[in-house]
Amino acid sequence: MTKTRQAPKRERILDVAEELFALRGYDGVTLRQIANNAGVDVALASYHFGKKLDLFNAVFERRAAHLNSARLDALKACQASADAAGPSVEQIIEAFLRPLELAQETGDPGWQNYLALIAYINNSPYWGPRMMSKLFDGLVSAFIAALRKALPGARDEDIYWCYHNLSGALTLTLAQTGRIDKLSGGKCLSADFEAAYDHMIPFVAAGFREVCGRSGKKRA
Amino acid sequence: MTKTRQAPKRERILDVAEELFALRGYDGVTLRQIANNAGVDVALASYHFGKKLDLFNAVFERRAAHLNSARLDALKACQASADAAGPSVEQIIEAFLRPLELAQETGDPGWQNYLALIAYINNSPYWGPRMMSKLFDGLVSAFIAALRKALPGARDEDIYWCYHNLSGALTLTLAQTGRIDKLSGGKCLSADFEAAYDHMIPFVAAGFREVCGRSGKKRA
DNA sequence: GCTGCATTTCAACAAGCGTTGAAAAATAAA
DNA sequence: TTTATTTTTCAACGCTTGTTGAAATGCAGC
Repeated sequence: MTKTRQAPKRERILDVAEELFALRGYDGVTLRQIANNAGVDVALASYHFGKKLDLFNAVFERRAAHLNSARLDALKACQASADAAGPSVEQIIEAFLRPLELAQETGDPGWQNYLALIAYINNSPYWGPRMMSKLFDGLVSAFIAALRKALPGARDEDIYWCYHNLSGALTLTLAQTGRIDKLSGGKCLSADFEAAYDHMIPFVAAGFREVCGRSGKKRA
Repeated sequence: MTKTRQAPKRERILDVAEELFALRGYDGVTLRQIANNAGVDVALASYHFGKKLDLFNAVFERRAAHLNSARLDALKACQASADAAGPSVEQIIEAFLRPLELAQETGDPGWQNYLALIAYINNSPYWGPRMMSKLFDGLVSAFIAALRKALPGARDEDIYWCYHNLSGALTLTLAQTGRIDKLSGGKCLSADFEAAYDHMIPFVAAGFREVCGRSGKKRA
């Protein structure tokens, strides 16, 4: 049996939903807005995805596996090229962040919307507990374990609070609110992810070392 | 003419709106939900505040002045007790954060909801540009200026990116998503603001110094 | 041509939305 | 008490929402 032709309309619905949900949130977008922007009928979203909440979940699932494996691969790569002591804090954070920058720069604007959408749910007291664990708990645990090894003697509690700070800084960057553009008078642009990560990596690494003890010394 | 008695129902509407908007966002809450939880009729919200968006704004304006002056006072206090070089990075960040902790611990649970609501709009690509500047730009500028003095020679661009990281870490804390509770297996609690700020202050200060140059040396 | 199946649209539904004008109740002034 | 004003409720409006069943369309194999 030949694979049924995957209609582009289905993907267009996902693309538009991704974009609008990222901008206005789940409740701020109607199925008709999505259908109109995608140039299809309202009922088509229901036909392909079921309920509105199912469409919301489908948007997440489309890119989740790809993103998680890219970040895990980056972690494994820096672990493979490290000595017995394992990679440094900088290297681990770099592996955590750079795949996001690459995804945002593929030319596919969907990735930017997708990551902004993740920022939306991660910062939401309602959606966070419902979606983030399912999507990212495995990934985060792997990075926490690597950080624990890079910061010998650090208390677990401190590592988790530092990760929380990292997660917050990242989340606001992904949200792309454009606020830093205005605050800085144009010196910083929220669309300039390379600059954002270039500043975030040393910032966060220094924070980890300060809070989790200086034992994890800086290395090249 | 004597001041007309301020009915408690008006305040109850604001309290409930604050709580529900913080949890579900502007579009995730209906005026009827607010009215029901406040034990009043739907039309009463319109009578007191006008449109739904006006109620949303009224929630913000109720506590904005109080919060901003508390944080500005904290900045002035640490500047007054500093030498000619001005307060240290830690002292400035402490002044930026501790008033929030105090507000959250007044026993009035409204403050927690209010700050979670600010986290919601600050992380929103839609609401952020519409509301944050109006509420906080003056305050942020004062703190940026103080940080610039505490970090002589630092590039403005670096200071703004570091502030962006601080703002993100703070925002995720205010959002109270409870995710760190689960991730850490209960070792960290998102309701424990003292622990959050105790970890955030040295974390962020170290990040500022790393990125903005070591010239701003640590002081007691 | 026709047949079967996936895709897409059409049309409509019941429910809920924000909002409003007028009635009712509570409060203050006289 | 009577009057005037503010506060609160009642009842309804026009509109939009998510969802669904049936009809139409497109496309494969025969």
